Amino acid sequence: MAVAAAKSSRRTASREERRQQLILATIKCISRKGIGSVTLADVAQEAGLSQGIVNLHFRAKENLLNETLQYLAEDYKAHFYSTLEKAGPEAAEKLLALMEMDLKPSICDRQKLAVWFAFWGEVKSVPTYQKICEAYDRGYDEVIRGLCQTIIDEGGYKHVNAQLVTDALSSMTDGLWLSYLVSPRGFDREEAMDAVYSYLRAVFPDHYE
Amino acid sequence: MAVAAAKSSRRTASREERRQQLILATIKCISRKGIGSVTLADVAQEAGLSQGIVNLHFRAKENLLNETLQYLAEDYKAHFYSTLEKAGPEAAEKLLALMEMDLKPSICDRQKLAVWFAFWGEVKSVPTYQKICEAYDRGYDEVIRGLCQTIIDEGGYKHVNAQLVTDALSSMTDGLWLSYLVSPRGFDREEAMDAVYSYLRAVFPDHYE
Amino acid sequence: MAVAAAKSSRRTASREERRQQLILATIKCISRKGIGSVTLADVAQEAGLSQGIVNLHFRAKENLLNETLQYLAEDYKAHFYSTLEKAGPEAAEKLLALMEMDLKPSICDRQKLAVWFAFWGEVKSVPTYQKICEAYDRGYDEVIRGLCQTIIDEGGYKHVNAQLVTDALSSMTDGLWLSYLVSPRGFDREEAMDAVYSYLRAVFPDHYE
Amino acid sequence: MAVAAAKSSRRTASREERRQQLILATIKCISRKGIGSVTLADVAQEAGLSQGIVNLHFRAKENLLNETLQYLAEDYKAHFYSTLEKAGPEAAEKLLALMEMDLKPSICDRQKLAVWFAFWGEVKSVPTYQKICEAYDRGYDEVIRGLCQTIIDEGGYKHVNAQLVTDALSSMTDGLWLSYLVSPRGFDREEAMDAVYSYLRAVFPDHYE
DNA sequence: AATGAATGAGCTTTCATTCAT
DNA sequence: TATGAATGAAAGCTCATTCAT
Repeated sequence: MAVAAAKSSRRTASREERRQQLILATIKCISRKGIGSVTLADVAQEAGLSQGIVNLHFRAKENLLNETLQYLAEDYKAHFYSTLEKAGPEAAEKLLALMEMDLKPSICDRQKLAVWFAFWGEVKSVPTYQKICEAYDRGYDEVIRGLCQTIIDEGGYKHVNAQLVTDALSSMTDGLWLSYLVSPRGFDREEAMDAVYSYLRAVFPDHYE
Repeated sequence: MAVAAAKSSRRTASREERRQQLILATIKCISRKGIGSVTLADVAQEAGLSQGIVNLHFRAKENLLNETLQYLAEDYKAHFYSTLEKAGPEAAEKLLALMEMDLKPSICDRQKLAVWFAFWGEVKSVPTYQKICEAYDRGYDEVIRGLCQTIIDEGGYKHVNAQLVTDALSSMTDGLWLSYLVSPRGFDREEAMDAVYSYLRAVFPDHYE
Repeated sequence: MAVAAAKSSRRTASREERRQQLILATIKCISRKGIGSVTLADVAQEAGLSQGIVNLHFRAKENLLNETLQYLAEDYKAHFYSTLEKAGPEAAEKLLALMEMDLKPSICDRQKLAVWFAFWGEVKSVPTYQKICEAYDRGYDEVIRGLCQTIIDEGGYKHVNAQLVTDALSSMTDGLWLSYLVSPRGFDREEAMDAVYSYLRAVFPDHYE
Repeated sequence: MAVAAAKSSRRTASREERRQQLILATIKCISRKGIGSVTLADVAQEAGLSQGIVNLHFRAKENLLNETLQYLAEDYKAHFYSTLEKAGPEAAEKLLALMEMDLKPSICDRQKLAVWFAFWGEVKSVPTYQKICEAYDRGYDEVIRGLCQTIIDEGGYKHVNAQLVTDALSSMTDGLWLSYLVSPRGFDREEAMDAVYSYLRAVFPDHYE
């Protein structure tokens, strides 16, 4: 019965499910072989489906890759806003939660990071990738700047510039991801978080004692 | 004999020049077309030479790419140590100079960055790239941690951890590079430097007033 | 029983209708995309039906194409014999009517011609097409030769050879079709008919004054 | 030595020779398999060369086909004007020579005809083919009309229209080609020529007694 | 050392056909 | 009877690599 159900579900999989299944397979494959070396055959095999399946659902490899990046971006976005909501009411708490999120295994996972960097590696030569990345980035920047501004206003940090802190924090997590990617052995999640924390404490001493 | 020697040395020199010429062409091509799309024909054309030239000098594409990454790394290293030497005697000055270097046009150049990110994008799937990147990174880390430690010791920043500041600073420049790559319009070299500076000031207030 | 019979007959009728619907769609598609480029998906879409429909009704693409050629041939045959019957009793009248028919819009229609030529273009490499074309051609040849012979006998054109006139007339319409296909702008139905008429007049001066 | 020479010539074949070699192979393949079924592998094999050779010399299959049609057209043109020149000085002689040429084995060869019809079969769906065919046709039309006009003027055929005779003659050879293609067994070169001749005699009785 | 024509493996893509529903 | 998702063979094309010159 279970087999029959599995079979049935495999055959009846809705268009959207198939697409997601293929996107997930693509992520695995990019992380394993690199974005320049993944073939549609790799993706199909990873998904346990046939050669022609990707072109059936995405019409071209290009679309599969675009949608894979889109998917990653949406996935990050979902984590971001979920974290923002769940975190306790203070701006300082929210900001810290977001920074912590960036370094938690669900986001700071070497497979996912490899895929992000694979796309970033093509940002200059593939305008679509740039557009997608840029669009999302802008959103986070605003949110974080807003939180920083609130902390500054509330805490009376007159000489702190919200934009600069935002730049520093955002770039710091990106850079920590790179160091994890390049030196996974040398990377220590706690240490990374401490680096961020030490910065927050230095800038907003009253809020991150 | 003298003639033979001259000839021989000229040949050797020429050989090295050709290799560098091809590596420079490769950098241009990667930046323009992406690492997954560059062909040896692209590189040969960019260098104004013939089809078979790369295989003649590098035996295989793989070697050309490895040596291109090597070249980038050496180039950065040269800038790094030259900056270190030229900067005024104090550790704080040297540290600042290194941070500034990372954001100067000679390093923080969108073409070069595109190539760096292209290689980083394959770090997980191409072990050679990882090894090359990791080896160099370790060196800079030590130097920067050394400078930070000196500042801490000299300035009596008892509660500052040199490793964490190093992590924060290193990752910050990497992240700022990414933001330049992704949003060249939104990037402001001054602002980026200010972000780094604001961090230094927060951590080492007496040294970066 | 009556219901079952009705149902059954309706089903049979429906089956035949579907096949014709698909054949008509095929003709449109061949004329638009060329016989080498039509896909079963094109045909199905043109017919407003689903992907698998052609294989359901024709078992294979090959059969659809064969039956499409068959259909064209039958269509021409129907026009031919209908024209033959309707034309006034004299052989000369009948012959003229047949020649005129070949140049009337119902036959000399660029869409239909494109399909005819598409099949003729494959006659040498697809034996089935040759057989179908050859079989029909023979029939018309006989009819026309018969009409010519009658005119010759009745008119005392002792030196005229019926077979040669038949060859000339038959080939002339085929050639005029080609010129319409290749140069639709330069083609003039009246002029084409005049060319045929001028020949008839030259050969049978007493019958086509 | 002969082998070495052959080898050498095979390897040194100029660009133009290779292209022609491939075009000739294409003609053979189209005639054998049909234009919709020829693959680049077929052509390469027929030429005794490797898979990638066509794309190396023509960049795309489309170009190979266009140039093949071009080649056929040039070949016909060469025969046409050579025949025109060689034929005796009178217009009537020239006209007859051109008609005979169309039915001689060098032109009216089933392999070549199959290829011509293959292209004509795609004329409506491939604009390039139409343009090439149309351009050449116009030229022949003018020449033949000129000859007819000369005959008319010289012979005092006051009631004969040069354009109509041109239309009739041109279309007749096209049509005869088709009948050869479709019914090679039933085709008789002499009979075909007689059909044309009977027409010329009927229209210009004093010139083709 | 340098060229560039040639190769052929491997890729993306297309599409006739199958099959569960 | 009809659907349309899925298959997989076969096609066109790309490109690293080879090699005679």
